[in-house]
Amino acid sequence: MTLTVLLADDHAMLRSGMRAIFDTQPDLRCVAEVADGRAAVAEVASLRPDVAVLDIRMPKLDGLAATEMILADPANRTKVLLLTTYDTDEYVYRALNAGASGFLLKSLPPEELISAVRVAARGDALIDPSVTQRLIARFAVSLAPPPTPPELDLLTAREREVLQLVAAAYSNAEIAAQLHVGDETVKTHVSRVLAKLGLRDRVHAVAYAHINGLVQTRPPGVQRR
Amino acid sequence: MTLTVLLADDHAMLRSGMRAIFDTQPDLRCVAEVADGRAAVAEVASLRPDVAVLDIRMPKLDGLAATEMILADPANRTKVLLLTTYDTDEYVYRALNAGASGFLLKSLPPEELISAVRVAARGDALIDPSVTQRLIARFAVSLAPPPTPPELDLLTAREREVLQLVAAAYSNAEIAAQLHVGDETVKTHVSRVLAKLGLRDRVHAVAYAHINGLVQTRPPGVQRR
DNA sequence: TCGGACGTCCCCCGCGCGGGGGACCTGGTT
DNA sequence: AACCAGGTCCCCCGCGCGGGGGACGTCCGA
Repeated sequence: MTLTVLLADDHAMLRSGMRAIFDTQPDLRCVAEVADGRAAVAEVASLRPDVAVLDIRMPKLDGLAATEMILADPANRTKVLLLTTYDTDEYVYRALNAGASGFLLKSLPPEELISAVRVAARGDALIDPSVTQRLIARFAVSLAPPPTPPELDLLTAREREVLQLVAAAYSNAEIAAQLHVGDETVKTHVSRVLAKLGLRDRVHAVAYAHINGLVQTRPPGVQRR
Repeated sequence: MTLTVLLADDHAMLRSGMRAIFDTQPDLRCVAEVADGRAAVAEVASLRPDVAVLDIRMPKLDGLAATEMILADPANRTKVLLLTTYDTDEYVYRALNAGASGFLLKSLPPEELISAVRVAARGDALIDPSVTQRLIARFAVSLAPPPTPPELDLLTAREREVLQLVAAAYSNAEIAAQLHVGDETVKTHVSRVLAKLGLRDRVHAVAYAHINGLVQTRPPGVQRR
């Protein structure tokens, strides 16, 4: 089964270079070459290639915008590989957000370009190693627990526990039930928490807890598709 | 300049296989083979190899924990490549969080393993394409605006406005002052909001608003949890 | 023209909440 | 032995809050 590819780059020289690379592979067929983003979007819509290789810098519509347009249309099954000369961070984030299947530098060896196309075609994705490194760093901080405010150390373990439950919008009575203690006890804990953290009431406590990441506002969980 | 590599896997067969692969490269030298994570951490600390290739499943200390220990020590300059048979999502996130330079499947072709070691050694990173795909999806959602729950459409513009302020932990009186209306009016709005959203009290409303991203708990741009 | 949605304001009532006290016991430190 | 931090429980008091009503105006669409 042969894979169809669309090439989009405003430099004719680079296009023919890539085409030459693909031509060495019997199962890859370059079905179109275009010189700007708008043409790329149009050709993808009509030709439905398996993979579109887009340069980021292009006239009329840049590669990122073209990617977004292509992937926004559910009728398109085309995977998008983005090529760029410079690995500016902003590009990467926008590309990944749009759902690109690859973000590669033009310094990529020819054989890796070929394998990239195959990877994209089968639904996987790949990112240039130099970019991946920064992406991981970025991803890590995005997953890192938010800096814990120092005043939180003032709380005892029990008080933190109660704060968690307050933040989950439980009433004093509900907290008492969960902790198997009297509700007067819970009131004491809550009062201490409010005093120590300088909060006015439990409403402030809820906001405080969410802002400071004491509760999983949104499960960093895994939604696989 | 030759690169030194440490291999950690509890299967001797796999270790010798990898060693054979590295031996084909004159500039790669496998300086140690260990069978468990604890040994890996110790050997990395003493031998300071350029790259450590760790299996995730290992006795005593698994690859993830070992990675965290190795990378937590600033004295180590060793890069870590993680190998796994199955690409379970949880592993990936934890690995990236720890700062691993690579997350690869054991099905990786030998020549790519070699190139992965070189990539890691020069400070870049790479992730198996099948994992990258999900990572991108995950990354995209982490940047995407949280989905707005449908029941929120029941609220009028004014009610949403009041909800925002409630979520910011303002009292009814404070909200009234900000909106230049009477506090009885605010009470009406709050009551309607609670009724429409099925919330018990303003405490629940605060939690609801934060969970559903109605307030910028933390700037979604650059560092979100 | 009439209704309905919306925003504004008002009353009463019950209750959960938070602050102010104090009390007792445990475990660990001095 | 004395001490203290932490956890538990109890009292009273004031108040903000939320539900139950209702009222009046504007604006818009049927």
